[in-house]
Formats: sequence, C-alpha cells, structure tokens
Amino acid sequence: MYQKPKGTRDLFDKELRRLQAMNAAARDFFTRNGYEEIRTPSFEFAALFDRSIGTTTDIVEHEIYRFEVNKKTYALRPEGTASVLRAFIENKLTLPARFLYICSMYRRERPQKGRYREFQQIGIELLGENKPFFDAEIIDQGKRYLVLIGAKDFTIELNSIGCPDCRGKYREKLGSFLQNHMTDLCSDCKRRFERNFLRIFDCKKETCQRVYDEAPKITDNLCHECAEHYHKVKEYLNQFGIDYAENKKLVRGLDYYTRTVFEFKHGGLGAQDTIIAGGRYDLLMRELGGQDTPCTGWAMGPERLLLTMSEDLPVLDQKETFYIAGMGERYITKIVRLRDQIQGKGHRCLLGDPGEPIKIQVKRANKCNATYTVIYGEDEEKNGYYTVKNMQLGEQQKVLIQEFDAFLANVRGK
RNA sequence: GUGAGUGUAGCUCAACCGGCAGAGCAUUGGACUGUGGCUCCAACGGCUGGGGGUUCAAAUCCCCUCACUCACCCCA
Repeated sequence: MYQKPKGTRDLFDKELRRLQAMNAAARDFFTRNGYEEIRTPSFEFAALFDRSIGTTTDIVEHEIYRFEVNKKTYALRPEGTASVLRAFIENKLTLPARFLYICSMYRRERPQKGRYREFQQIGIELLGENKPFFDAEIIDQGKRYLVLIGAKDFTIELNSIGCPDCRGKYREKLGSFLQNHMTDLCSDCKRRFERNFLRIFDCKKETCQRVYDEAPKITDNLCHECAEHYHKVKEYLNQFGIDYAENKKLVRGLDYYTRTVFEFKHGGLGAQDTIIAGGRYDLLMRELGGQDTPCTGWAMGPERLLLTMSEDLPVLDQKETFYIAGMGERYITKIVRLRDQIQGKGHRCLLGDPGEPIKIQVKRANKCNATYTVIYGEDEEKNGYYTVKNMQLGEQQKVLIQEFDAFLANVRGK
C-alpha cells in the first residue's frame, strides 16, 4: 500500500472547505485593503533562499528540499518573502507595492503538532514604506483578519531587534555579560550564541532563561533612530486600539529582519503556537540585488488555526443537493434534462441509475446527503409532475412540471 | 538529527500473571417488490505494522525495522 510522504496531509471534506473559506476570506479582505495577490513558483534557484534566509539558519542548512537538474540547483520554497522580492525586482514593479500570497511551503523538519513538511501560508508584504506607521498598519491587518474569521484566543507580542549597527554594539555588551554565566548555559545556547546570537532568547530551558532575565536586552540598546522608530510603532498601535505585549526576548529565526518584529500566538496549540509572525526587513531587497527598499510583512499558518478552532471557523457554504431517482431506463433522456434544469439554477444535482429499484436509489440519495430526492416514474409522466421528497423532514410533495422552476427558485441551502 | 510514547477488523478501542483474538460503530443482506434514516435479525471483516528471538505456548517478554504521535533542535 502506498503512503503519503512524512509530514504531508490529505485534505478533504470539512477541513478543506474551512481552509478554502479562510483563503477566500483572505483574498476578499486583503484585496479590499489594497493587497494584490501574487503567485510565484513553488521552486526557485536555491541560491535565492540561501541568500535571503541566512546561511547560518537551520532552514538553509538542513530543512530545504534541494534538487539538482542539469547542474542547476533548485529548492522548494521554504517561505514566501524571498520569492515576492525576487518577483518584484525581476518584473520591475513599482513602489509602494502591497502583495498577498496564499501558497504551500516546504521544509524538511520532523513533523509535530502544528508543523508539517508541506504547509500553507497566507502572507502579506508591504514594500517601499519605511515609516513606523506601516509597521503598525500590517499588524492591524493581521489582527483584523483573525477577528474577521472568528479567532479570539490570541495575543500579540512585539519587540524591536534594531539595525546591524545597534545589533553589533549590543552583541559585544551581551557577550561580556554572558562571559560570567557561561557555565549556566546549555550547549545549544553556546552554539546559538556563535551562530545567531539573538536566538539564545528562544531557549526553552529554565536555567538559561534565568540568565536571560537578567541579561541586557536589545530593546534597551537600540540606536537613536531605531529607538525612535520602535517608540512610534507602539504609539501607533495604541492609536489603532491594538492590545499587545512587549516581549524583550522576542527575536526571529530568519536573518533578514530589522527593527520591528512580532508574533501572534494562539491558545490550545502546544509547542507550535505562533499563528502569525513577521516584522520589518529593510535590507533584504538590496541583499537580493534590488534598490534599497524598506519593507514589512508577515506570514500566517492557517492550518494551525484549523487545528485549534476548527469548529468555529466558517465552512465554505455547502449547496443543497438534489438526487434524481428515475424509475426505468426509458426515463434517462428526461432525467438528464431535469438535471440540467436543476444545475442551471445553481444547485447541486446527482443522478441515480434509473435501472435500479427506487429503494436503492433513495438509499443512495441519503448516503449522498441529498436535501431533496426527485422521483420520476410512470405516474409522474402520465400526470405531468415531479415527486419531490424532502430528505430531512421525510415529507414529499407533487410539483407540477411547469411550476418546477418556481420551486427551484425558492429552495435555500442547508 | 535527538528523545519519549503508541501500533489489534474500514473507524474507535478491549483482551488480567504469556494460555481459543473480542465489542461498538461502519459495510453488506434480510424483516420492507414506488421510498432512505429508526428498530430488530444475520453475515462479512485479522499474518495483532513487518522481520527475527525466547517459550510446550507470544497481541502480550526481548532484539531489529517501519509507521504514526508528542517534544527537542529549528520555525508559520
């Protein structure tokens, strides 16, 4: 028996419809807010991600699906931002630009709750705005979207990780503080400090966290410009009416972030409880060969919401279903026409095999969750009506053929 | 890549200290030849994930392996 690859999922039925409802809501909502959908390739030249995400991250080192064809190295995209910027540069698009993407991403991680090897992301990017107002604005976008689809149990955490200038000075300061606490740190943290020093704050060990509680924070060591920017972001968030918690230990995994970073966390999710994460990345566009362009953006994992609040999410509305039970093969031409008539009014309609006994066909109708079964046989033909059975109430009525269009017009979905 | 837990019928799960592999739901048929669901009756369904070992005897104990789950690493 064939199995799906580890970390992939088959989506169908309600789960898929809920995901589609979230996607539809995102398209509608973000389009109204000026974000244009963009679709970039599922795979790119691997160098793009190596450059953008940062060569010291685990994603680049172990988690990218790489493959080589004809001496060229490609990679399945592990995230969306790099591709969007590449597309912006390559297509010579103009600023300011707002993009929405809804795509699958791929990372070769060990699966766990809320983490898959192929997963969906809904993301927005705002290119060409450097003012702190827009940091607040995209956070507002995320919050309003979550509220729109019915999410309640989430919190917003905010921090600033400054620019390379303040980060360099801060690194020395943090380094000298940690000198005296090296023995208290786990081996992971010692490695983190060398590779991507801000990430030590993500450590889950209590012994390490006790040290970091006392350590100097990047937030308190920003250069004047970064501090001013951060101050403004917080001020604007207050004016937007957005509740957030400042988390001075909040940092980000990807190398390209500057200044503002944030996460939306949702309850009931286990270890992977971040549903939206993002921030400002003012240096990435240049890094990828474009003009100096300040940018902000975030990505969301809709499957995580599915996991924790599936029952509360809107389901893409299901159409009422008709099932036609003809009583004899000589009625095939008639019932095919009847099907066209019903579908022409926008309803879902399935056919039973008119060669089968009526009992079997009604049973099938029930299995197919039909709202109505339309029965057509000798008596109906002779007297010019359809027998319409309401499957929920178990009642049936005769509807004259010339009145059937009117009947269809009055039918509502479940 | 590391650690822990779990694999028994299509699904959810039983099976005591090693002693005949079971139930509910689902499926199929019947009670019911122009009417599904509800009820009752019956049937179908298993290499106990796979391989090896210990034993008179293994779903049960041991080893290997595969899969799934959760957590670490990392991250949406």
